[in-house]
Amino acid sequence: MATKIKAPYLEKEWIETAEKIKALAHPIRLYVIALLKHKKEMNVTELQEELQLEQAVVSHHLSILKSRSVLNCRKERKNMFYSLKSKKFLNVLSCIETSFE
Amino acid sequence: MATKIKAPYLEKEWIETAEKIKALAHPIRLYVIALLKHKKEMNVTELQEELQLEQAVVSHHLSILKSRSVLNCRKERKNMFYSLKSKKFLNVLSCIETSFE
DNA sequence: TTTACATATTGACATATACAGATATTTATA
DNA sequence: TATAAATATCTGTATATGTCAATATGTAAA
Repeated sequence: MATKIKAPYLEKEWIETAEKIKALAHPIRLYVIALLKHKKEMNVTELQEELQLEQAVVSHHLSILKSRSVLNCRKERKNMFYSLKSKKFLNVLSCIETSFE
Repeated sequence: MATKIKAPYLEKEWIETAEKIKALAHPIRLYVIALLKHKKEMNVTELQEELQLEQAVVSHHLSILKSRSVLNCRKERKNMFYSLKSKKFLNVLSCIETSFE
């Protein structure tokens, strides 16, 4: 996913920040974040039903969100429960919205 | 750039928000935004020198930022001057950073 | 231990995006 | 008008990303 740029001087800072932003740059992932605003945690099946998407698609996006430190997860019996790592991500969304007004 | 998803119910809201976020999801574009924090406006050549990238690449990213309403531009003689449409975009960047801490 | 359930992973394919080179456009100046 | 400078656009190609289908893994229950 990392962007390759022919600009060695380009500060790592921006490359890393861009990677973080990319984690949020997908409607399904945004929707997941929004769902987790109301329910503290949800398992894959619950999310799948809410999103009406194939299990593999949901799982794929959850793994991206988890690997980018947006979500936490814990396993309970057969289920994997996902939750927001920080409520600050909700701020990001509203911050984005107001910036583009 | 728009994402096609097989989920008609998926609210437009998230698709549009994702598009906005994608506008920011590139290190070069972030760097441009950061540069424009300090200098109110810069022309393409100035940005090109600062970024040390090919003119076409810079121009390409500027056009994306402009089309997504992140930047304004005004033409003065031969030069096209770009500036931040809103200082709020700087908040977005810091907001992202603190969210991922 | 077999079966069903919940989730993750893999691989093929399609699409989106980025980049580089060439060319076009616009404007100023000789 | 011819030329140079500044910027934009186009085109081919490489890479990244998303989707889907199939399969694998892990866990619980019969």
